[in-house]
Amino acid sequence: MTTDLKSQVLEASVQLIAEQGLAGLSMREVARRAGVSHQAPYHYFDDKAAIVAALVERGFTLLSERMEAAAHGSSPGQKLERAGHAYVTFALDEPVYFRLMFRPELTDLRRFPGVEAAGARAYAVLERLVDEHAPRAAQAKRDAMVSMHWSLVHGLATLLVDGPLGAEFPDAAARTRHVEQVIKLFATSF
Amino acid sequence: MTTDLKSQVLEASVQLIAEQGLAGLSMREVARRAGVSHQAPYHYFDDKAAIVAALVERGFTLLSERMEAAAHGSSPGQKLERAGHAYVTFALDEPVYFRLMFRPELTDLRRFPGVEAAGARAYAVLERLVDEHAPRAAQAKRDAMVSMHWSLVHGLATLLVDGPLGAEFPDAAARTRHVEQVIKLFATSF
DNA sequence: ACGCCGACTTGACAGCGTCAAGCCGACCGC
DNA sequence: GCGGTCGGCTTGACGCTGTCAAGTCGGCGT
Repeated sequence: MTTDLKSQVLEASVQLIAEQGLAGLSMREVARRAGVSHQAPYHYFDDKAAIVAALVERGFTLLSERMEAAAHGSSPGQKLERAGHAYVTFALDEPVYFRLMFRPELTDLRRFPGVEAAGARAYAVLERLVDEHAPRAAQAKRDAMVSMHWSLVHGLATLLVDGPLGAEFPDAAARTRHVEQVIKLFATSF
Repeated sequence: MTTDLKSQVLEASVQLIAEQGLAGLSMREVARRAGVSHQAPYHYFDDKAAIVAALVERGFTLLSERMEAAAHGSSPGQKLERAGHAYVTFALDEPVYFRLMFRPELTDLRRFPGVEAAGARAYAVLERLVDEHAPRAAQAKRDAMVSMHWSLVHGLATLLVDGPLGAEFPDAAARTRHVEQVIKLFATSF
């Protein structure tokens, strides 16, 4: 129960999105929930996009931490596999953050360099793990490998969180089982 | 230059999104561009979501057609690879449609069964190609293969259209080259 | 004691999606 | 030929939104 308004605003925003979806995020409703006037949040955030940007930055940081924490194991391949699994798990655990992170129409990354940097840090984790896994590959091939791994986990995550796969596996247990199968299938070939 | 308002509204919507992004889509602006009063579009569409739903349905149909058209080749593996390539190419060629298609907060699929059906048809194309490619696999494994292929192309497409990969490859030629490398790398292992 | 300044409030404005009602010309049955 | 219905559209209003502009007020430094 933090008392300072800035974090109250952020917390209320997350909760509002969780309840009503992205379209439900409203400056005025956030202010209402924080018990302040409709302009008070503007003291801490330039505009609505700035609130979203703060959440996106936090989301990328959380994602990096999760991937780092998961990236241990006996072989580079196993580390990569676990980091990928952590990527998808993060999306399922924190759908609000994940959704915001890849919706550039809400943030306009160029306005918020901190967000871009946080995204780059997450990307760097993946890149490092791929490099360790295939240290002798040519540059173009390594780029392709990074994109391939990232696409796989990102696609799986978005299809589950926002897309038809989420509707197909409404039950959380079946969902995680499916994720493990897909990742295993992929990992055994790379 | 169609004269009937319904298609004029849809066309204006697409153009508006192309110019100003998803947030720029406004009933009133669409009406203005069609040269009618702000309520005229409501004669053909229940609300804003219905316009989006019509575009999403069209998008899924276009995607199915593109995949079907691309899915020819000497082997089932090659057909699958080409359909996947067509998926990504569709996203790059028609970013407006593609973005709309996977943004469920705008449509609420349950309200629009036609959209859901069109999505299922696209899914069925992919499923069929995977089945032809691995006809003797167990059901669970086939599900995992479908998800894996779909995740790969979907992830690559969204990262290029909306995500950081798009920023990394601003030039269209480099982009398609990268797509081909990633898909080739993936296809040679499955 | 005074002025400043951070933290907030109050008020206003344009634009939005949408409900409600009205207008008008074309077609149909009589 | 004519009243009635109806599709296709307009006009007007409502509450909501994000945001600009200006004001209030308590504590702190000098």
